[in-house]
Amino acid sequence: MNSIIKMEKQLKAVSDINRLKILACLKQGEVCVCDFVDVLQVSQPAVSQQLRKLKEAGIILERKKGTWKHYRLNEEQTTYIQAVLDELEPISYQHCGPDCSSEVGVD
Amino acid sequence: MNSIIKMEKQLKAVSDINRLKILACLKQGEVCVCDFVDVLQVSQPAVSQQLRKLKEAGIILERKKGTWKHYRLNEEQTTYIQAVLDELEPISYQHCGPDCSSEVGVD
DNA sequence: CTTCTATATAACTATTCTCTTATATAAGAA
DNA sequence: TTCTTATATAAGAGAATAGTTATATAGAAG
Repeated sequence: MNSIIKMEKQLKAVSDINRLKILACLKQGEVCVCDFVDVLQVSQPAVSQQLRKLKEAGIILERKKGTWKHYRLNEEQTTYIQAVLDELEPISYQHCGPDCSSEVGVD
Repeated sequence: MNSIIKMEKQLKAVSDINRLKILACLKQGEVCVCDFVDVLQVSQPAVSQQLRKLKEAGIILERKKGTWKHYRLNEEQTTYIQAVLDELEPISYQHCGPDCSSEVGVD
């Protein structure tokens, strides 16, 4: 009943090529906003808006670190979103800078 | 590479409440177009257009039977679309008429 | 043939989406 | 404080979406 509404929201969240790429990056671990700008080749506000959609759908989580914000995959996913994540090929990326880097990325 | 494009297309196809309801109906078996009009409470052309999207994404198949057209789930699904189907609660519906009924539906 | 009936397509409209640029916010550095 | 940096929000433009009504197509029936 309500769950079909939630499904629609979550599926909408992952039915965009740029958001799929964001998720593909996040398979490697935490990523900060600035890194996505390079990967997606869109403006920083565009990235922020995409991240918000994924966050509101409960698919990703954020962590503040000074001025930076790091995003990561939610460990708890619905089975169908997890299936999408499993299907995605990870995307490697360059860190925007040494200050930004926290955990993982391209070595 | 190309597969992320296919993912986007398939996910877009299932990220609409009415198309999710169509799939929920199809879990019971073949359904003809006229039945969906009742279930979804939209016009017949609207149903046709939704069905076309699902068909073009390879999620459903059609079978002609006289003037009627019966739609059913494709037996071969990508894992993530199958996960969506598994999560959907089946929706029961009334047959539009005796001529239309072929296999299943509400008894 | 003509006339129904089931479905598809065309054309149009309103809404939603996703980008852009400009601006706001928040935190660190000088 | 002021300046810079990273991110978020606001506002607007253009494209895509999903509905509508009108019309076309195709098969069944008379």
